[in-house]
Amino acid sequence: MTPTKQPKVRVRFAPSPTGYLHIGGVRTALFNWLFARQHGGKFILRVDDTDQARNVTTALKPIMDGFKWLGLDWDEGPDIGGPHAPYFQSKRLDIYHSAVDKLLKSGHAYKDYSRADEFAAERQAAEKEKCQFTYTRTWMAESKADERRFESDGRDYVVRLKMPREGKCEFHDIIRGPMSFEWAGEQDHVIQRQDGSCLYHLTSVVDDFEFEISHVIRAIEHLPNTPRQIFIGQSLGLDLPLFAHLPFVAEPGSSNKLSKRKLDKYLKHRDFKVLYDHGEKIAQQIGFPASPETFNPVIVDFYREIGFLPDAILNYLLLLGWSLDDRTEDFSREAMIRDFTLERINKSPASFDPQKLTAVQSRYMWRLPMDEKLEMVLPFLEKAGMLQLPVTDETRIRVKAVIEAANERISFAGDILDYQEFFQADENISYNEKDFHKRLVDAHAQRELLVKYRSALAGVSDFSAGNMEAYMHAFLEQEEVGMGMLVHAVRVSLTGKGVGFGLFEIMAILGKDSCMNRIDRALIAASGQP
RNA sequence: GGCGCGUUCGUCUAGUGGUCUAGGACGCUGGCCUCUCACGCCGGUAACAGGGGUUCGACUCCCCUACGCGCUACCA
Repeated sequence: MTPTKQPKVRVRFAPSPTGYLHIGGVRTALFNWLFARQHGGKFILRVDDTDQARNVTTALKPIMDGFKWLGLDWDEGPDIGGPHAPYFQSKRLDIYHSAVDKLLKSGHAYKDYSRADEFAAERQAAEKEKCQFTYTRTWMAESKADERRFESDGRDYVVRLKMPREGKCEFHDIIRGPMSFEWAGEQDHVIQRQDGSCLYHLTSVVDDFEFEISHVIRAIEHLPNTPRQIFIGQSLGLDLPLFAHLPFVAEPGSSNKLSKRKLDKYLKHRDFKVLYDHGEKIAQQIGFPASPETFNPVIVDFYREIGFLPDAILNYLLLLGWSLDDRTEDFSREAMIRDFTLERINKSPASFDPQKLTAVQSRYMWRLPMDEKLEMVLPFLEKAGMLQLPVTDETRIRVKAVIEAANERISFAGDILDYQEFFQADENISYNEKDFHKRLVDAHAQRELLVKYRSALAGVSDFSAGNMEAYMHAFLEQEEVGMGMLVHAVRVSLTGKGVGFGLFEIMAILGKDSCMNRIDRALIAASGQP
């Protein structure tokens, strides 16, 4: 069986409403979305909520918000509807029931009146003998009479598939090539529960047909499910979609599937912890509750909260299991839509690498135009309470100057909070204890030089970076000392820190008054120390 | 247990029988630049899971083994 050219591409992503958007799910959705966009097809969002129980609306919102933020837009779905609405499986019960009836009538399914313990006993017996379990179909009702007999016995039924027990199921997987499974290895799967509700395999096949899905692009764990779904489809006389099974996204440094539940374990992985800590630091400063339930690098919200760029995440995820060639790494949205192919998706699992994600994000951030950077960064300063609202042109200019000076030091928008000293009053600057001692308290000669420099500075009015640099060089030349004697003491005085961007840019941004105030204050604080 | 899928540097990958003494990227690392940090530049480190075939020749094809993962639910 070879894939035929489909005139219209319709793909779907079918999340169950779990309350969060998993990064692995995003990749699956991305591949679907790219495929649809490339072929001018439709990307459909369908909510797989057949096991319901929870509040679907609440649990769905973070997922849709996540996709919206990432810019993965859908053409049909729960909120916007479409020609095949509703897009909630829980609201399509009638359709599933008529499919079940059809299967029952055609003899591809049967009512099974076994009690749970009876069925389980058979299975356990098979397991004990270490052989493949095949249901005896002892409680299969083959006629109305059987049904009445079982029911008078007080039994209730589930509907099971009457799977073939010989021959093979063969199909083509776009990524993996020809597939072949023995029908005998399949179970008589339940498609309708005792309470009348239907199960995934049935609903999925029925909806894929109803929605006219042309390509099912989904995670590899569904590959072994495919034969039973093909059986359902064929029994119903439906046109089958083409299949493409994606490798899963693995944990950093392991081949286990990435899971939200194991945050504690991941935090023991160095690279993962570095990312988490970085994010947590930002979250704390903006007062975002950093609980692993809502704030965790496996969940998309994490990245949004700390100031990632959606395009960077998509670019990284694209490369997780797919490549164009041996060197192209940069893909704009347009480029990925143009170049993506299912055929070049890898077969083996790819593990999630926080360091590489960070590297991609940094690159995207650095080359972002200033105005966009400004808009990204402002909310962080606001949330951290560093700005007076409304934001004036004057503060915008200052923020821009800080962004410009910090340059590649800002990888996530939230990193702007590393430069709070530019948005604080002079008397509120706190000193990094170690640097303060090293550069001021314990450095007597340097401190004396700073006093001199401070007095000299009082006579200077041009505090532009260029002039500050020229002036300091002239001063040092006169004093006949090297730059190292002064620069560090000035930096710690002005920012409280031993590291940061260029000193002369710092001085220019702060301006004369602040510089003088801060040096005075540092000098007093340092001399008061033992 | 059965069935299925997978296995190239630490990680993401290129590679479809000779161009592979295996290429790129992230990481790590030596040096340069330098007021610190970062950036940048130059260099380095490091891989075809193992064993059998097929072939003049195998990372590439076949088989076996090992390992990993998945399915085998009235989960999706």
